[in-house]
Amino acid sequence: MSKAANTRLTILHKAFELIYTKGYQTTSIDEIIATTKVTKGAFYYHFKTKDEMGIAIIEEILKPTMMKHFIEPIEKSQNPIDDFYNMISYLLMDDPFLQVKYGCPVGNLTQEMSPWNNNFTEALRELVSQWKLTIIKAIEKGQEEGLIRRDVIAEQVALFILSGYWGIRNFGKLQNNNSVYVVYLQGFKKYLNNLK
Amino acid sequence: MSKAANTRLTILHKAFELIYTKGYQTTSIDEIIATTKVTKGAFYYHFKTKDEMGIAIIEEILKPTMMKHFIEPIEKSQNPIDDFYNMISYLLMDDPFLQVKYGCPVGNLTQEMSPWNNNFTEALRELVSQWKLTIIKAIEKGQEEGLIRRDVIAEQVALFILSGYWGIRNFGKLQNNNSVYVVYLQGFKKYLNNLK
DNA sequence: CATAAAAAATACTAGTTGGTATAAAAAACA
DNA sequence: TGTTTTTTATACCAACTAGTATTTTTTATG
Repeated sequence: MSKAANTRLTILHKAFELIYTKGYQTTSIDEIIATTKVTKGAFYYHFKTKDEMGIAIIEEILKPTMMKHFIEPIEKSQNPIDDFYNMISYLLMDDPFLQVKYGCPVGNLTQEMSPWNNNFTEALRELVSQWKLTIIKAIEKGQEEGLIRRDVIAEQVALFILSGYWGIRNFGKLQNNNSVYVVYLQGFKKYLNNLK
Repeated sequence: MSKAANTRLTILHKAFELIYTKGYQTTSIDEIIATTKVTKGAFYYHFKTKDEMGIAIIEEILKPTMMKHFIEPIEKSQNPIDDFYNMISYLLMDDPFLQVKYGCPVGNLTQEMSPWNNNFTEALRELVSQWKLTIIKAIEKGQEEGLIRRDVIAEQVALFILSGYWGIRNFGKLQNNNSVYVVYLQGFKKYLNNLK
C-alpha cells in the first residue's frame, strides 16, 4: 500500500474510533489530525470535507466489516435460529471493538446524522437494508427446510431482531453494564425458539 | 404563573423542541434565544449553564410527561398485554408531538449525551428505570391474575419491550416512513400474545 | 410613592469550528 | 538526471460557540 493510501486509511480508522466513542459532530477535524498526527493539508488532500470523510467511513469501513462478519455468515447459514442468536450474542458480548458504553456505531450514526445529512442516511439505510434482507432470506430458507414455522412473517421477525438489537444497545449505553445484555439475550433466545 | 416563570417555561419547551429535532450539542444557545425571542441575559438568569437547562428539560418536561401518560396508565392497568400494546402503538402512531423522522427524545438524548455528561445519563436512567419497573410490576400483577404465563420472567420481557421500542424508533429515523412501525406492531402483538 | 430585589437587555470575550491559500517536500516518471 | 505530479506542511480566516460583565427595566413590597 502506498504511503498516501496509508495516511488515508489511518485517518479513516482513527476518525471512526473517535466518532464511535464521542459522536460525529463533536469530533473535530483538529482532534482527528492531532490523534493521527496528520496535518490539515494532508487531511484536506484526501477528503474535500468532513462529511465526505464521514461517508467514506461508512462505505469503506462499516460496510465491508458488516459484509464479512454479519451478512456473509448468515447467507451461508444452515441453522438460522442458532445463527441469529450467535450473531447478536457475539455483537453484544464478544466483539472486541464494540463497548457497552458506546453503543452500536451504526445506531449512533443513524440517531445523530439522519436529521442533518441525507448522504449519511442514504449510506446507512443501504447497509441496514442489506442486513435486514439477509435475515429475511435466511428465515425463508429456514421455512423451506422446516426449521421455522410457516406462519412466521419473515420481514416482521427481521425488523424485530434488528430493532431489539439497536434498542438494547441504547440501554447498554444508559446502564454501562452488560448485565442488561445477559437478560436481553435470555429473552431473545426464547423469542427465537418460538419461531420453530 | 408569573411572567418570569413563563419565560423559563418557554425556554424549556422551545429548547426541547429544537433539541428533539436537531440534537442537543448542535442546538446553540443563540438559536434557542432567537426562536424564543428571549435575550441572553434572561436565559442565563434562569439557567447557570446550557447543561443545567438540559437537565431541567429532562426533569421538568420529560419526566412529568412520562409519568402522566405512560407510567400511571400502566400502573392502573387491568389488562397488561393490551395496555402494553396500546402504549407502544400510541407512541409510534398517534402521539401528536413525536415524529417518525426524529425518533424518541429519550433515546436520542441517551445516545448523544451518555458519553458526555453524567448528569444527563443519571436523569435519563432514573426515568427509564421507573418505566421499566412499572412494566415489571404490571407483568407480575398480570401473572397473579392469570393473564400472563407463570414462567414468563418479568424483567426479561420489560427489557424486550423497551428495547424493541427504542430500536424501531431508530429504524423509523432511517426510513422516515411509518410503514416500519406498522410491521413492527404486528410482530409486537404476536410477541405479547405469546406471553398469555 | 420610594426603594430594594428580581428579571431582562446589551455588548463583549476567549476559544473553537470547518475550511482555504500557498508553499514545501516527496514520489513518479521522462 | 531534471521535471512534473502527488502528497504534506504551515499559517491563516470568518463564523460560531458558551459564557460574562454591566446596565437597564420591571416587579414586589414597605
